[in-house]
Amino acid sequence: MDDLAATNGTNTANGTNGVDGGAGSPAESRGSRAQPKTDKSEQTRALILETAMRLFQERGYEKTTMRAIATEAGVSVGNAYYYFSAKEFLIQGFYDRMTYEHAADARNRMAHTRDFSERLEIALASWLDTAAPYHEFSAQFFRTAADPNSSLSPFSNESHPARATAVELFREVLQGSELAPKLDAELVDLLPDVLWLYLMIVVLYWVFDRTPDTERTREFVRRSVPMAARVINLSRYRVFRPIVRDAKGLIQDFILPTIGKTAVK
Amino acid sequence: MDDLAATNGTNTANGTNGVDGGAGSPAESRGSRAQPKTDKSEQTRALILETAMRLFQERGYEKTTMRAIATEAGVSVGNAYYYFSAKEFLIQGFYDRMTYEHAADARNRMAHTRDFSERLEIALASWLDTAAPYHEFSAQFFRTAADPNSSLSPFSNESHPARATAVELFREVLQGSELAPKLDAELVDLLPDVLWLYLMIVVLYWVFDRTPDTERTREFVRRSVPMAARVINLSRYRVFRPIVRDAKGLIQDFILPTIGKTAVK
DNA sequence: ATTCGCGCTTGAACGCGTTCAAGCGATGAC
DNA sequence: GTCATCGCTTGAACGCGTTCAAGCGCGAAT
Repeated sequence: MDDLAATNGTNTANGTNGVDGGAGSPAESRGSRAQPKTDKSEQTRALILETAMRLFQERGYEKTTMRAIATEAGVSVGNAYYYFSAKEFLIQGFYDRMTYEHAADARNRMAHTRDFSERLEIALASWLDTAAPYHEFSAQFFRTAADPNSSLSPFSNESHPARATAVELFREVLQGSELAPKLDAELVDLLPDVLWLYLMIVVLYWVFDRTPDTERTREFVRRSVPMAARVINLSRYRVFRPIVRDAKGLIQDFILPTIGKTAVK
Repeated sequence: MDDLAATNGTNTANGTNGVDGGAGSPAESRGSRAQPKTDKSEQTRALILETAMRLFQERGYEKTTMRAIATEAGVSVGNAYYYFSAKEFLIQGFYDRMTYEHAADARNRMAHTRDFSERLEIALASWLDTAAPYHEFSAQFFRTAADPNSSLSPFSNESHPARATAVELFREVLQGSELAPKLDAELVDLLPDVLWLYLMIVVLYWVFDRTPDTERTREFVRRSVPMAARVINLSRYRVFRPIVRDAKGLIQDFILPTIGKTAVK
């Protein structure tokens, strides 16, 4: 039912496919067709997506009409809707592509250091760089992403693969640092999700940021990361054990379930 | 009912008068006409807004068409657009009304206690109660609110009056508690805005909450408020002076400017 | 009394996202 | 060869938000 793998596969010949499974949880899957049955089908789908993404970047989301996409791709409007059940699902292409590019770029750039604070800042700055070309119409993107009913919401089930990729990156941010071994194991397990939430906040800030080159957001990251790192570091001291315990409970009971991790463990 | 005209009158700040055709001023001004010139005008405006809000609640936002609003109100579609330049601006009525009702209800309910944690929890719970009738279509509301370009965004200039009201409420939450005198004066000055942001996070959680009566959000408030209170309380100890100083700087430099308070002080 | 100006009002028309009944073409069965 | 099946394709049509040129009505000016 789900097409995330397919969507991912269309861009950048990567290998993250194979997640289709078919065991659909929600009866109503949104977004597009199920399994493609032919090669031609997949080609058409990719053509439409590529065309849409190009036009989005050229003209912006709202000014790009479905008719224009269809015409430019040389297909009919109805055909576009055969593959993407709504215009907004064409955005998923950006979402997936960005997630992938970000993870790759961040891994690359933080490889040289084991300092947690530095690694975290690199991971966030890398996102800003990766997303920069899309800042122009990020507003529209964000708008639909903010809809809890939309599968484009970063919290939705449909976004799970991309979210998992991002969380995994932050796990590496932490695990690759000299801080990780010094921390409570349980905390190390929880932190990646919290750091992902941190990224979501940065994204929120970025979307609203009107300064040139989103310089304000970059500065926000530079200033807030060391503080975050220091707070995390403080958790090592015995005095904070009670408050850390409460914080962990809060995360486990109210944050993780929201982003698709069952509270039961 | 009567507060509607009042709430809309609140924005009669200044220069954005003159018909929208005025100068090519920065972007779109407000969502509606400037100064009403006649009594009848104001009546028609109120009628349309009331009708819209009633239909929104009866059928939901998307299922309520502008034509239906106009018909039900006994005016033409064009007339509705004369007063509200887009459908989304009709939502502002909710926004304003809720802000007002929330502040009143919260003040009332927290009057009996001076315990900071309790007062804060009441303020947040009060919001959940006030907003409960609108949870159904809050998704749509939130969607447009998330658009940085929209004047409906809680961070926008146009939302300043409502935001100021809310921040003022949180100032009272703090000032009316026994905690306030014990805190650094500068912190007392900053905290109301941070608490408002806290409310925004709760709202975010609430929008995505699908549990009956948004019980999960309520539990989230019950659990997180004591922690927040404890963290704030910790700021009193000398050991944390450096980190508190950094936090204050972060707030002043990156949070306040975002919500319309000039960084210059 | 007549005219003028201007707020207010109208509803047809436009553009866009989306739907759907109908058609096409390759593949396989007989 | 004929026919049915089914994945893929079509484009006219629908509903909705929004726009706009045109009109209406009422007080002020003449």
